[in-house]
Amino acid sequence: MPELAEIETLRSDLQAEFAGYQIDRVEVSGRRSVRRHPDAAAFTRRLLGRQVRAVARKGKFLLVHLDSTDVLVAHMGMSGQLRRVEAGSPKSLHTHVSVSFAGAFDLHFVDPRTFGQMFVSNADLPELAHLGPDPLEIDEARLGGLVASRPTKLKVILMDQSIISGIGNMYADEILHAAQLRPDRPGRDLSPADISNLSAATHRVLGEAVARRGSTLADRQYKDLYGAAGTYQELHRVYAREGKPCSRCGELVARSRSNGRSNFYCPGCQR
DNA sequence: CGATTATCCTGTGCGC
DNA sequence: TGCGCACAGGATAATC
Repeated sequence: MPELAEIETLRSDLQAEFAGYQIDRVEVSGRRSVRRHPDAAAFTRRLLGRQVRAVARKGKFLLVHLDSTDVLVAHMGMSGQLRRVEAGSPKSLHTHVSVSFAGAFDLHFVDPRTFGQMFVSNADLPELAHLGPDPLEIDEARLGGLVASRPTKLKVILMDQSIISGIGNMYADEILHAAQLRPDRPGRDLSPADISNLSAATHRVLGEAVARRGSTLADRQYKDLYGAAGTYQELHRVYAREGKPCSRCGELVARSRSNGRSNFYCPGCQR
């Protein structure tokens, strides 16, 4: 699933491919992918003729800053993919938005399950105001402040985008394993040493995942701008590894369920 | 407040 | 071989 590492990979490639180029054509199929707007025309109108200044990221949201005061915002949801394709390429199945750049490639937004979306907002981005800080941009003390006061389970805290933004189910499980902390540990039970481990694990796991251009699972739902897979899944220790031996202690990886989500963890070395 | 559940959606993979 | 269904989970709303 596209989480922080996958979105960051898209961000850097989008920046390299499209910064400085002007949007000269926008095609929207259906309304659902641009559902924040009253209709597709309201979305398209604010993009046509605009030049891309820079591409940023906030949590799992991509922010394409334009030469107006507007920002094109994209969220991949569960199954969204962005693809750089040759100009004028036909839209494959589930391609909901196509953006053409003058004298350059087209950008296709493909999203079978339609949980993703695109919209244009102003520079203040009120739609994203609820998001917490990026986990890569906060230090141990700041993370401790966000976690240590809460009675909530660690897994829930890590995945709550209003507390920290960018971590989903997959990286939450990997981070907690790296920190040797159980997903159901209440945040306020953590010792200073636990907080230290959690902070280090967060930076290590997400940093390495970005370096490896994200995780592409068996379902192939994530591919990068060029259709290539990431490789961080090769380093997964627990996610989708139920019943396999833990790489740290040899105990079998367990799976529990809460909030309608799977939790993969090692009962042997996560406390 | 926190915890839990339902909703949206389609492709996949399992059991029978 | 084919059918039906559970599952995958990001964000949000509703309910307890």
